[in-house]
Amino acid sequence: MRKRRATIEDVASLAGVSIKTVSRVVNREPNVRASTTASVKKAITKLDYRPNPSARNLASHRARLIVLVYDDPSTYDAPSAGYIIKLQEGALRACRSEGFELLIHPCSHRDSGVGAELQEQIRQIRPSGIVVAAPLSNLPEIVDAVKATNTPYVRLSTGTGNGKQYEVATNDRDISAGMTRYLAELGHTRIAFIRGDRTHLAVGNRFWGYRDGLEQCGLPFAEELVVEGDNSIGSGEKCAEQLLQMENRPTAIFAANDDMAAGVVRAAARMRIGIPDQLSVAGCDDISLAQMIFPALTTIRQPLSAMAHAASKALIDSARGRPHEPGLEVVPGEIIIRESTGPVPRNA
Amino acid sequence: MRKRRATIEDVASLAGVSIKTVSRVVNREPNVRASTTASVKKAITKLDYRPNPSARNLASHRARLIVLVYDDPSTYDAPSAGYIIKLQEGALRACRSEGFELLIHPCSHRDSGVGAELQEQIRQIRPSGIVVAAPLSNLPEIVDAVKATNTPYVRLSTGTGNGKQYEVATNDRDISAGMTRYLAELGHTRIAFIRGDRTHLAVGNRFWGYRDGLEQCGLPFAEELVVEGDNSIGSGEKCAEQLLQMENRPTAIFAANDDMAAGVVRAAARMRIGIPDQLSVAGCDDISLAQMIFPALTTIRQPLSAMAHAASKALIDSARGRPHEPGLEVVPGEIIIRESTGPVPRNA
DNA sequence: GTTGAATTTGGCAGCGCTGTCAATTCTGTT
DNA sequence: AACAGAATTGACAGCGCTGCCAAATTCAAC
Repeated sequence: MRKRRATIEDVASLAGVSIKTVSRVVNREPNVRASTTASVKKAITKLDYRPNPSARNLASHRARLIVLVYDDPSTYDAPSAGYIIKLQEGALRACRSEGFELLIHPCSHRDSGVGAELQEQIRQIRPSGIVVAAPLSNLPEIVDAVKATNTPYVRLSTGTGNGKQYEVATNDRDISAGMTRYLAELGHTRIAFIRGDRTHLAVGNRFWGYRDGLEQCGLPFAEELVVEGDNSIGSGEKCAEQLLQMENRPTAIFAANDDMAAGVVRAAARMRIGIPDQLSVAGCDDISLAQMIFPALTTIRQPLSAMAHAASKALIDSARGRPHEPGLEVVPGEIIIRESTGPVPRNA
Repeated sequence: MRKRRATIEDVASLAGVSIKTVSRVVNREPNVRASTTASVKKAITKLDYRPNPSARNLASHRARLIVLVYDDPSTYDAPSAGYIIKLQEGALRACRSEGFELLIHPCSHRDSGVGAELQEQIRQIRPSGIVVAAPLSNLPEIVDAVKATNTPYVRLSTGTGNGKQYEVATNDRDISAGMTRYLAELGHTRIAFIRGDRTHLAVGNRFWGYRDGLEQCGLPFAEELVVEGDNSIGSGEKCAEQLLQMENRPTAIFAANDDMAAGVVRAAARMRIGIPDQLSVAGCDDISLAQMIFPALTTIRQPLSAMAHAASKALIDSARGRPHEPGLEVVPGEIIIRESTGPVPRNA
């Protein structure tokens, strides 16, 4: 019943060429006559031939694999699952279309010795490339371990593209400026900002974008309208209380991430401040919670899938001998307007 | 700098044995003298030898890979990310500890022809085994495609274990009965149930568990206390309204999933019915939202990670020639008591 | 036509390991 | 001590493919 899979030899003899020529066709190598290519392809189709990955890897000394390294969500209370799924989605899309496979590699950077372990495992797998997702992409221990394996890698959202290697990031700063302008266009002049964890680079960039945005609209920057959160819902709630108790309170609050924005929504509900009638709220990240709460959050969608796709594609191209130019590839984010923002209230 | 990786030959000559003996030690095959094993192991350590996976796969005609097939979350509005991450976590744990790799394989069962495509891709990969997660594990198109590849596979939560093959599931029915009993022990006698999508088998089992639980406590089953949802938050909200408008309304509502339970919480808030003072609410699944909403949901945690682990382990064992007994392996769920349940109100 | 270069094809040696089977060494028994 | 049988080890042929290099063919220009 289950007949033996066709091998390269079967194809070669059916097409009347040598196995080497079949190999050339399969690998799209140059210098094969078009007619030859055609007959080989016909034989491949006829026999339903699929190259054996192990044999290719063994002979070519590298596996057609991309490894995606990311912060292990199970080590903390995984609301980041959506983040990871999106990264996986993008990486998988790139891999599948190029005949590569994706190996996922969560790793908990809290453990000591993750670096060594990661290095060891990558050594064993020998992938064609490694995608390192934020926030791991900013941790020296992880990055050094990856570097030590001597495998091509691409870091995502390092926030510090030095231009010496290919990197992928989003335009956090620009798009945050864009969100600020959007709020200003709605008539808001007192736009508050809730900063996040300072060690998180991407989150830091958003603050600069906020300042840029104010400046672009000719709005003054006011120290009093900036408060410091820690990325959590709870901190968003606290920050919001502080801001909303001011006598001349802001009419819009822009939070450096969605969790904190959700906290703002909660605080406003408790204080009976209507959203968006009396207060506009914007977040960043477009986590799934953003559209589940009421009112649904206006936010910035990070192009995670597209970023992971770009990074994986670059690695695959590089494995094929067509490395991408060093430098920062910027994948733009997108402002998602939902229910939590609206025109400035009349009385303000 | 980067010296050639040690091969089995290097180990063999250092240990003074044949490569076959090294192979035996590495693969833990029987009939090797303890002293030989020891010296080979020493050589392996000394040389930091790692078997080349491609070479092993090529020679042994199968890859040390497990494929995890699940419903593609990107096709719908992915709140299921947490579900998938947990499955991945368990499968990964099993694979890593056994020297296998995990390949993830989301597939959108809505597309026509997924079956053929899946089959094709598995054929190419030639994994040692396939774990098929719910709800895909109940779709004939997917299951048939997997079966056609002639690769060992394990289905998760089919709800229909026929005992003819090894399967993994949780004790949905029992644990739902347990939740019902827990509510009864809190003094509730009017416990309502919100059913979910009827085509979802696991969700269906929970209704039977609810009935079992009532019976075990000597509580009557009342048709009027059972309403029909569709697994969504919105439907939970509607069902709750219906239940809470009854003259002799229930004091506890048990929903077949957390989304619907979250809907109940929302409806209760709107109707100014205090939770858990006036109403207890329980859900199923322990989605991340469950602990983010207020009050945090009492729910049933599905042992997703443990189930995926068990399934993967079974496949790995089977690849090693130690197949598990056919039959249903039940991994028990866990009742997580949070804030949304409490004693029956006095006046009720 | 002829020549030299460019293009296209083929031959074949591995890649590092496992499966098969045969050879060797070790048991316990008579 | 001799012998069957079990336990242990080794030899060697691939697994299916790619890399390297040589051979064959085609092409371009004279």
